[in-house]
Amino acid sequence: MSYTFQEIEKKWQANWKAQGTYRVKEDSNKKKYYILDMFPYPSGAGLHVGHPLGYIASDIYARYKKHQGFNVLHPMGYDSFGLPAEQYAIQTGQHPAITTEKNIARYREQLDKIGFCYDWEREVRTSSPEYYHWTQWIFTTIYNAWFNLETQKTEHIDTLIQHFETNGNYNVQPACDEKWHQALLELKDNNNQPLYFFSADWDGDFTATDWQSMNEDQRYHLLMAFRLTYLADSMVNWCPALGTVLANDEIKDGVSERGGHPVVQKKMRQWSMRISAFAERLLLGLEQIDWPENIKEIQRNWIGKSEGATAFFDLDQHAGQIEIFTTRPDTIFGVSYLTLAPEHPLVSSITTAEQRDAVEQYVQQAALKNERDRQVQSKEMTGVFTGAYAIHPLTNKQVPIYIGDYVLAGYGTGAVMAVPAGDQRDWDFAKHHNIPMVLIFENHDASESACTSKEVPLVNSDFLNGLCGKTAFNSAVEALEKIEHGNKKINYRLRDAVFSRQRYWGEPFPVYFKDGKAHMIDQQELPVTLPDVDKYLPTDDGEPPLARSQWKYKNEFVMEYNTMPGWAGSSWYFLRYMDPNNSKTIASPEAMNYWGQVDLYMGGAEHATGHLLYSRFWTMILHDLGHVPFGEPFQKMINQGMILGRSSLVYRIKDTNTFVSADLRKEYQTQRLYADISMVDNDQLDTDAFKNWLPEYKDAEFILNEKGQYLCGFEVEKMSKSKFNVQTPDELIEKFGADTLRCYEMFLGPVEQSKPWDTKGINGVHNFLRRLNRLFQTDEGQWMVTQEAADKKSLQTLHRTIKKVTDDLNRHSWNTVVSTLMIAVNEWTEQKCHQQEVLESLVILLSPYAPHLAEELWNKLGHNDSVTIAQWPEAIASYLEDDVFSYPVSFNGKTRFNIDLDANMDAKSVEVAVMSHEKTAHYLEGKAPKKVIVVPKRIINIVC
RNA sequence: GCCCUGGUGGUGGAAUCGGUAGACACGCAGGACUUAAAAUCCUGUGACCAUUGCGGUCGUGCGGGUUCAAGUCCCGCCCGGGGUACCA
Repeated sequence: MSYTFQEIEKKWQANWKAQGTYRVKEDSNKKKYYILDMFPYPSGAGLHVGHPLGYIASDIYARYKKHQGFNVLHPMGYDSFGLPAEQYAIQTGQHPAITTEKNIARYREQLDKIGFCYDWEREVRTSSPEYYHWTQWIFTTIYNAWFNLETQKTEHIDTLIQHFETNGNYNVQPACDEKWHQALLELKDNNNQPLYFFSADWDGDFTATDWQSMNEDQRYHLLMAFRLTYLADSMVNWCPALGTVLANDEIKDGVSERGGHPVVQKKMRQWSMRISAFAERLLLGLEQIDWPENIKEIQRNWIGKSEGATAFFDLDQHAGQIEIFTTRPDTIFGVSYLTLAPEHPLVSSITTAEQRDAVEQYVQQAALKNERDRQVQSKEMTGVFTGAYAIHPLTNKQVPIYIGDYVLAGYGTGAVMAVPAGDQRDWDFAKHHNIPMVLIFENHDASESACTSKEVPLVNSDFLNGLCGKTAFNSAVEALEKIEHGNKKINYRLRDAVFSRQRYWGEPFPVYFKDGKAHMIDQQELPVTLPDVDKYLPTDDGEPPLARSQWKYKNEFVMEYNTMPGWAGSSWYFLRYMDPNNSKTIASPEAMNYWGQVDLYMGGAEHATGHLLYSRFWTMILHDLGHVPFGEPFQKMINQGMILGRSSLVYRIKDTNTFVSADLRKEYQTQRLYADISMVDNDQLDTDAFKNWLPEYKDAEFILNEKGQYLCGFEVEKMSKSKFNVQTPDELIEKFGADTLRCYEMFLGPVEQSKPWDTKGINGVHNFLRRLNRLFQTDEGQWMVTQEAADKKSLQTLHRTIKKVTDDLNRHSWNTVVSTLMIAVNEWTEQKCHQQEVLESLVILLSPYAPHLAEELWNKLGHNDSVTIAQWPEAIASYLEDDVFSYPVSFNGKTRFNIDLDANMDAKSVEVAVMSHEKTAHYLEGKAPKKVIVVPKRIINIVC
């Protein structure tokens, strides 16, 4: 029979469903393999051909592992909370749950057509109460946890309370904000009196007695400073257009990643996650996981570890000090001035009367600039002198204090020591403001630029003279430590993550407020489900949409009206797949112990600083607390590239309705317009279809090329409706079948690579499957498979193919497997091979790529069970190599001819054979060979 | 600027350990079958020179180097893609 893919695919998809072929259960007798795709947000647009690329690759790998006897967990679900459904709800009033449900149905329909081996009984949806029950549970668990910096481990908050009870906060290092104690001092009680009994210069130490004498309010706020998720007034990125705050990773180039709206800084009371505590753990963990180097690098940069020192500069004529952070304490003798961020708290108190106007004006200007404006700034270093001076800790000389917006309040201490000779920005600033420089590097006059090398010996630097690098660094820090004006310090760029969103369609917080304090709802009472609201917009007084519900806990206490961010549900979903219906816990310890880490995670690189960081963070917490048996969620990861669209362009001659073929367009003044890619085949436009496409083209005329064709131009760009370049998998499956689509998407090239979608080659892959089918049966339906023993040639083809396919899959080279199978089918076709002995193995090799056709052929070969569980064939070594090897013979590295020799011949005999060959003399041209190199079974090179 | 990637025919790509560069496929050209089309099959296809047959020269972004041998290793550049930044 000819290859009736539509019939075959429908039949086997139904059969798999009926038989539960892809259901998977824990089985301690089998080794496990957990392979995971990043679950999609079910958008209204459905899937285009780019989406399933990673899914197909992982599906193939999952099937391959199953053939090898592994118990394979390969689940799929939906990240179903999110903005688009909510925005649709705002426009139409339709509940986001309905929109989401509809979109999921469409996704499922499309996914099913591709023939994936997902166990759909394990499906998870982050928006279902059964799922977010456990997202809420994790939130309360994190609330009741603190991070012990000494042991680098998460502990239950009770161990910290116990410590406070017995020792106050002596000998304990909980992760917290550096200025936590200052923030507490600002708190007021009901009578507007300071909440705490500590004096204004309290350094944060407290005793057991202090703790014991604290009331409930005092203890609440104190503990809040150490919890891993905490409520605090913090500067957040507020996006007015979206009406919500955004985390740092949700902002790109100073505007919101979604929609590109402006973002401003605003102080708001928000839940945050203390991810900064895990900076070092997150950094170290990268060493143990097999991820693409670029993703690791992105995470390292995001964490932004820098080793340096803090130094304290006493103020001249003022009490107090300015603390600065520097990575170059060795250059401290080159300090010409200090610069504070305009927002630095000391600015107003130290500014002198003469400078006050100028400083206040500058601070105001800086405040008006948003993040983006500050970044786009020209290289010009703006700033103003405060009139105040500090005292250099080592020279005791006066150092002027400036403010400048190139210093950021949010990094380090918001203050820098400026060394124009050693830092280019300081140099620029000094030039601009005519501040004298101190030359501290040997043979460097700083007339052109700063000297940023660490390996230049220091001069004018007292005890550091002649030193450089690490030695100078350490000596400088030692000197500062001796006079108690500084110490070594490691600084991280990573900030805590804001966890509140002013949105409707997200997980509600299991939190209510009583007497102004947040309380977790008891874990036994979860889930707290989303209430209904009349509109999905903020209230008139600016409260989040949930406030419209007038929602109260026990009809009495105000609920938290924010919802959780998109990354909450996706930070732990890989755990839920292991035991998706458990109503007692996130997943049973048995299931988690069995399935363990995700062995292979497949997905896009765009989640490097979001999902992939947050998932690691939550897994670490849950691991430390004993809820999860591993500390890193994803052992290996592969990032699939993006599939871009290939738009087709037509060229209309200016002010006419005449279109000119792309190869002739240079002769005219033309305008580029898009043509729908469905009307274009191999860059040739179907002109009739084009005329019927849009009314404005009804009377279009065409100037054809000499072959009578209208050729289109093309452009590679993102797939989008407006460019008419979207290719859906559905159309291709209709035309060629899912098996062809699967093979073709792999055949396109390495999965990691981004590439344009081009349907040109799909015919070749489709023909390959037809040719393969013809090894089994003629197009007329005659079954050709025989039981005769196969000849050596066919078996050699078979075993070489098994070897290559297996090797390629093991090194995740999905694309070359298709070529290998093509070569094999071409060889067998030539050999007229129809032996069951050979073809049976072929069907198994094919089955990960083209499961429908494989299942059909397997069935016809007389098997009643599914091919998906057939054992992967093994390559027999004796068939892998020929008795003769065709040696390429090269002279001075240039290959001249081949010579067939016994493959097992030793190097010496090979040399003898070659030297006696008639052609050798010809190429030697009478010269004597200087050297003959023989690499057995590879090459012969004669040097002459 | 810094970091990470990548650069191979007309096109997508292959070459896994330094060992015959261009597998496989698309496209193109020619041919067979056919009333015709589709499908199928055969031949050719890196460039240039030579062509009656042999053959020869060049060639993996550019310039050097190491080696019997370099797409692959080393040094210095150029270009594309991604990330990131007044980060002190």
